[in-house]
Amino acid sequence: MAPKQKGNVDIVAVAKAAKVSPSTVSRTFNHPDLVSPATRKKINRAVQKLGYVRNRAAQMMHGKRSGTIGLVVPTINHAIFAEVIQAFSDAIDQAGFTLLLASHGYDLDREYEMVRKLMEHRVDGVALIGLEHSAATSRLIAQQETPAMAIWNYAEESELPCVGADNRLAGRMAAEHLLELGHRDIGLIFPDTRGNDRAQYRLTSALEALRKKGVFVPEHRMSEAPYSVAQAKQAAIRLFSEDARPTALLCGNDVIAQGALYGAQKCGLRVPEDVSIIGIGDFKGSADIEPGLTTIRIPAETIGSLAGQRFTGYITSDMREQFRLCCGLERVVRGTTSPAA
Amino acid sequence: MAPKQKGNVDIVAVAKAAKVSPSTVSRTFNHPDLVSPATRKKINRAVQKLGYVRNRAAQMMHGKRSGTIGLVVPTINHAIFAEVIQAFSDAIDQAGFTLLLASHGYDLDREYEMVRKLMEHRVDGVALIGLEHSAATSRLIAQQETPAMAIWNYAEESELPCVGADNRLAGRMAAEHLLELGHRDIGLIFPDTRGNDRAQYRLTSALEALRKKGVFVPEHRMSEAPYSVAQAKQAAIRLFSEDARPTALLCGNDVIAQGALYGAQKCGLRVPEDVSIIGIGDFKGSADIEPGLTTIRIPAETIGSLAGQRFTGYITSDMREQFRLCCGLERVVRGTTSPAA
DNA sequence: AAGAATTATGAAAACGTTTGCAATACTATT
DNA sequence: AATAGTATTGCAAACGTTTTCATAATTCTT
Repeated sequence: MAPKQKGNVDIVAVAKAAKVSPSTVSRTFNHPDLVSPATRKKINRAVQKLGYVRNRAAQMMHGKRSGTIGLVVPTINHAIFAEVIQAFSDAIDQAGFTLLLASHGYDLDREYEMVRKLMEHRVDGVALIGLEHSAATSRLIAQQETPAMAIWNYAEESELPCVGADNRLAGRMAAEHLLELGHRDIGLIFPDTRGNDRAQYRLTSALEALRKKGVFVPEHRMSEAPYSVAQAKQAAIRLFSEDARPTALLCGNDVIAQGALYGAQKCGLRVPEDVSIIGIGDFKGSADIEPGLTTIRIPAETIGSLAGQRFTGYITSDMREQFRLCCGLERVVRGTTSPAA
Repeated sequence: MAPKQKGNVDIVAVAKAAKVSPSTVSRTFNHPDLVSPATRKKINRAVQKLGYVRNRAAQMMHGKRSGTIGLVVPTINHAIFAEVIQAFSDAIDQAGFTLLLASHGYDLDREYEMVRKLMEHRVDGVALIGLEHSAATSRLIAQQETPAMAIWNYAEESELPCVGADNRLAGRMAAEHLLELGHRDIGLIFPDTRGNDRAQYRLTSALEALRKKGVFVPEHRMSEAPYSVAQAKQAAIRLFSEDARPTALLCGNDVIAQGALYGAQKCGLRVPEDVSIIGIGDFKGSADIEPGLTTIRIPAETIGSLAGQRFTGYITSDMREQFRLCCGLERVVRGTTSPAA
């Protein structure tokens, strides 16, 4: 059945089989209305028979778009980015694009390498996570005139078009929730903020909101944990084993909060009676933990979809107007916070 | 600073700037040893100055590899696939390849579309999750002679080269652990097995292992839940609210098991005293839940890395020998299982 | 110091498409 | 029936590279 071509079936093989010129075959794909129905049928039959698959690389050489969009993330293996990637992928797929994915492990120099790599493949656009990038990356993007956008973070003053949430606000909202409940002795667990503007923004704004209400967080109440339930659990246990433990924990993201919750359970503490815990993100699963995690919801899926739609729109339209979208946050109060004793 | 070329900087622009021929520029990249150090320096300076970025699509037209590998997964937003994707991506990146990623949402027809789409981009190879694919997909792969491989599942009789674990064994091991602990009344929660050979294999082999020991699972002890903590939690609650509840739950994967655990906690059941729960997978986080989840560990990261290494090796070597790798499983006994009362 | 061997470079063809232009074959108008 | 117009098709150049072959510039032999 399979007609096992020896060489590669290209457009001229199809043309030969259909007894027309290569130009006509090309036109059948790109401007079907310029080809008579009869010829089209002949050609389609030949395409079918030979199993021809279009070669986008060759098309690209004529100024056509490559039909690919690059996405560079810190890591794929991360509840929240996985969700964004999925939504973004679906959205651009909808518009006929294919995703080129690369990760850099929170290393901005590697981010540059990845962007470069993607540009060698002539992606039609490159999307990055966050607003903080190396000067080299920005220069490269500007120089190549490749459309670029930032996902996940929103900032009015952003250079790049962006779709995301206001992480400063997120930090503030989390802090304010705890303050409203009367907490004054608050512990913080955050990831390393270097090269991670999301965490950076959340942390400084949370601290600032607390300070504004006269709450100062001493050094020993602050702990650093990477994105890992296990390590957050350890960090929480350390915080809880101090002589006087904090009455509430503000965590940089939901994974950390989840770890903190397990840490509390491990220490025999009741949540929220003995200690309140709040996260940021509202990851899939945060709602289902027992007790349900109180958190500041960042709509990852919405962000990913919206980013994909806007970006493909931006790329395909000829008059490119910048866009900056801020997706709303939501305080989701579940079972891990309660008024301070 | 940025020399703002009006047109695109291509190899001939560089050649002009360095006052050499395009051929020499090309050679500087592909066969540096054939170019005198002095000329090379001149050229590199020009490249630097103009901000030239190689065009892989154009290279590809000369039979060169595209330097991309396609990966088609059911979904990205899934702890276990995210882990595999990350490891696979890192491994192929190491070998100089870039990842083209597509997802199909457990729809084998869409899988075909995605594979086709990737082939239009002339990926150097395409990796699929699982061994079950539509006839159209297999035909397409054979016809295009694109290297292909299967990830995640291992089977001796697999057509495609594969790197994965024996899911039948995983199901059996889970069942046997429960049997060894003396459980006879066992509930099952599994995802829909259509178009999902992993789940299919696990389920049938678990059932078979149970039957071999004279344990039959009645219809009302079997529940279906998609890949979602929330829905698994609901399914578990349904199972637990029967008149006589099972003494143990065997879950198709760790996410389901996690949901089941929360469900038990919600119902006021103590785990493992009142009910034992075992999962399959050992996802990140499974170790840290309280109590730690007993599970059959599938080494996702190892599978992803190994798959990436082997596949790139396979693609770049000229004498391509098939490979089939079976990654070992491990029973990880933590806190959610105990002997039957 | 002349010829041979080696090294470095350039010219041009090739890769698989798209597209502007020209040519041909129709159809409609008078 | 001749003309003008339109619909369809083909020819050939172009896209940005790589590579073969040929040529020019060195270096080595003797």
